[in-house]
Amino acid sequence: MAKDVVPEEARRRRRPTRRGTVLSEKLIVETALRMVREHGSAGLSARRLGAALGADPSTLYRYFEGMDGLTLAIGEELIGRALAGWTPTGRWRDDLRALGLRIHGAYLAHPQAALLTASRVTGRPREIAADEAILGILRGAGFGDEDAVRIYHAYIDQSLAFAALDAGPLALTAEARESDEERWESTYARLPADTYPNIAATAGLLAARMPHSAYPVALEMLLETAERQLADSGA
Amino acid sequence: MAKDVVPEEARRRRRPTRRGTVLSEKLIVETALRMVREHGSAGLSARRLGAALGADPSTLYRYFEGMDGLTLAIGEELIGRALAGWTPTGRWRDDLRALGLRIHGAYLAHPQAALLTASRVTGRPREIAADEAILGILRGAGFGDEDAVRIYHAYIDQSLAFAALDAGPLALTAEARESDEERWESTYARLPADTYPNIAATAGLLAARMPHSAYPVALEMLLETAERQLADSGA
DNA sequence: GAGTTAAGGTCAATGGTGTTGGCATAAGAC
DNA sequence: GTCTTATGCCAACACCATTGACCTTAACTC
Repeated sequence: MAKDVVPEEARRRRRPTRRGTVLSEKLIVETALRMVREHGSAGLSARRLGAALGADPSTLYRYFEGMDGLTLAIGEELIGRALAGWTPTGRWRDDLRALGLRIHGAYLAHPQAALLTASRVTGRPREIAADEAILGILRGAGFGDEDAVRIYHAYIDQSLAFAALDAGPLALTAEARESDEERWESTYARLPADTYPNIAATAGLLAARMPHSAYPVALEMLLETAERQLADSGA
Repeated sequence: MAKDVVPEEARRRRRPTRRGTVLSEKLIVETALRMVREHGSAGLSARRLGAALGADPSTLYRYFEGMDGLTLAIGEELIGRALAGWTPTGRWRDDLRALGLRIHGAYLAHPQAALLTASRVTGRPREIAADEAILGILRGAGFGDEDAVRIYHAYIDQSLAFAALDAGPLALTAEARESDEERWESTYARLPADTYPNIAATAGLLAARMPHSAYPVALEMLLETAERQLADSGA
């Protein structure tokens, strides 16, 4: 490795690029996030990011260990955004619903980063804070430790799993995504009723529902069962 | 588009490649699956797949519309493997549980492929067969069309979402996976009880549960709510 | 202020990728 | 045996991430 990445806080010399911009880790991450949002996942490349920053692509390697390191830095930013400004109400079911939708939404806002980071355990402060909060909500609601952990595990993994799943289409090129969505209309809606009676009978409902995320429904079903179990154990 | 993809069933001339192998859609997909398993998802490229088949990379475009088409074919193959040999019992909850675990398991058997295909809609026969079967189970159980579609959507997406999430660590290099697990132990298990009371209080339970998939628990919670809703609507 | 150091830019090159147009040849129809 | 054309191959294009060598100049020292 010819080039070493210097930690952001240790940087001293801020030398402007040829085109005059002064780089920083923050600026690069924000620019990358903007590019991904505006041009899709295919729109993010070292070359394009360099061009957007007015810098040579190789300059990025002074800040991150390859594109993978950059993506992880973006993911770290996502966790922070999911939790930023959230305050609990004290009603556990409402709090878990709101928190779940926040996490899901924050990841979906930047799909390609979601895909890469959803299944990683970062162990970083903000991830820990989220886990502590969720466990606190459940234990505060009256769940025993064993139930709290079981439900916590299903809850957090389901949130991240749906985030990654729903991010998948958004991370595709616009072309591939549209052809996927179109398939519900073009293929499923035209299946013969004699061989596919169940799909044929529900074709309209399927076409209306499938392009949207199932996360809210699945989340509600999980919370419903949890509440039922809490009531049963309390009775 | 200079080259047109010929449907598999319309192929007449089976001309061997320079190295003597006779290509087919089936052979290509199976080879791709094997490559992905052995070398990771990054190890799959048109050139390498061509080399493994003893064929020029461009030949693949006679069989699939680009690498994206090949990815869809791989996804179709996974679904097919999940369904192969499955027979319903007539008890809807048991059937949905068994089917879900089958799908989850089939994807996890090829983690890298799961990551590539979990969020794709292929519209191919075996995917359609799976959807028809699930809708049939729900409607046969007595769910109204609207409920059946709603639950079907949550059920299938939950299964695929957990498959992709759980595949994530398996798809990493052994090195990276171990470092993730180690970080979990070293970080979470040692958090101070005064600042992280909930994590500290449940550290042992967390350590026991987190390394395993939450899918069975989440699946059961979904089925539980579904059964409750069926009972309520019937009453 | 002058001198020194090295951070942090740039440039050029390497080897990878998907994809396509043109071409050749052999499989299968007659 | 002849013809057609499906299906293989080749060469090329435009992109990609990454790296080693080089150069400029900001910032520190005296």
